[in-house]
Amino acid sequence: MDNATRSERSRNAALDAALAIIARDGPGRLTLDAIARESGMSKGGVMHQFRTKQAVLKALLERQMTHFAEFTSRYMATAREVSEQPELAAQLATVREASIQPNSAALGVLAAMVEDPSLMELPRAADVEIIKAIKAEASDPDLALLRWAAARGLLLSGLFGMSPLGKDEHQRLFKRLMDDSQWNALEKPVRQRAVKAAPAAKAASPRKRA
Amino acid sequence: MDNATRSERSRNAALDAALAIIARDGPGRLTLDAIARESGMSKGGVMHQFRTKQAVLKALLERQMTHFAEFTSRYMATAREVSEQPELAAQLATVREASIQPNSAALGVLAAMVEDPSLMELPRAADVEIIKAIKAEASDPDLALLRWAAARGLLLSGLFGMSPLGKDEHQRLFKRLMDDSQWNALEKPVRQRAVKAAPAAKAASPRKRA
DNA sequence: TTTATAAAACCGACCGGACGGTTTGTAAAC
DNA sequence: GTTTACAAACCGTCCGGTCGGTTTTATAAA
Repeated sequence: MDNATRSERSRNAALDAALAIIARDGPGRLTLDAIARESGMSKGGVMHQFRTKQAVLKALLERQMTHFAEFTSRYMATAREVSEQPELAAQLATVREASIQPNSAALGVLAAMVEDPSLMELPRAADVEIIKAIKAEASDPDLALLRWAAARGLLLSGLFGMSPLGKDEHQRLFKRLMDDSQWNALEKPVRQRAVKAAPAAKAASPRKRA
Repeated sequence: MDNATRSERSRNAALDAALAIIARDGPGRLTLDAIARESGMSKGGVMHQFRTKQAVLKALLERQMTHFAEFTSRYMATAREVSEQPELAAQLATVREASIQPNSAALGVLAAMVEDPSLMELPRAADVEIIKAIKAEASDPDLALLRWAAARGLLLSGLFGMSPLGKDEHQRLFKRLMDDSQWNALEKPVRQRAVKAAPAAKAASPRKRA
């Protein structure tokens, strides 16, 4: 087998094992030996691919982030045509995806912050951009942020094993969150914004009061 | 000094130290030795008050929960008069309170799940009751849940050091979240509910499409 | 093709330190 | 004087990281 792909396979095996451990035993049980055991490789092998445990966490974090970033941009392509706020729509869809996946979703984030809170800078920097984009395209930025926050709340509550919501309820809530027409009723535009080309998609903002 | 209060003081000192450690160094750095060092007491003293580390986490979790539960019921007394949904209002206020406090807010929850995810049963059970109450009093239960989820999203994002929102923005979003009149516009009552006394606040549900 | 050499991937024993928990001792409260 | 609160030394284990060695792949001269 090719050398590069051999490394690639090993790295991914280690990261997959890490996710499995976190999901099954909690972030506190994630050790290098456990990764070696779970992935079937030796500890030396793991240490060859990642010089330190923090490097494992960082790689895990980055892999998850690019994975979801890809999902987002893939979704955004279609979202541009159905929603006036494609960035928000794509974000909501991504968060829903992350919250649906069996276990290995945003767990890497959890493990990262446990071991080294400074690693959180990466996802935070990404979030800054996302929020900027969401606010830029919204006629009511605060409402858009609240929808975004609600999605994150559902996701994180689930991650923590704290969600008292059933699967059906979860699904229904996300569906409503993502349905623009449910929210235009209370948009409170602060300023007039330039609309790209399409004047409106399904329902133009009814613009209550003033 | 009285024996009982001496214990009480020690226990609280240990728990305060634990919170400080988690907030400063992350949940992964919470050790019994660290608690002893931070609180100024000896390790033996800590172990006398809590027979095991899990007992520390559990006590921490319970203390935080009762603290917030008290805040909630205190707020609810006033909330009954200003909102048609006092349970939701009180919950939102409590979550805001938790997210505002300097550091040591719901961090105990974080540490607990790291060390022993099964401890999450306690807060989850509490959440079940809260959600039940919120749904029971709402004419549009799903919307109420989404507002609740948004508050939690803001809180947890902040806890994770992931919140890219400024303090002013944070405050503004919570204010809007808690303002009932901002949300009535899109209530979609599934069934008619008995209203206490006031027939409606500012805007009655306009009831979009059927 | 074969052979020689280097480089990369991998293995598993090992080390020092930290961590959870125990034990023994002491002083204050009852 | 018995129980309770605390102190401090101590113990076995686990964990992150190192290290010497082996196998596999890459390169290139013969």
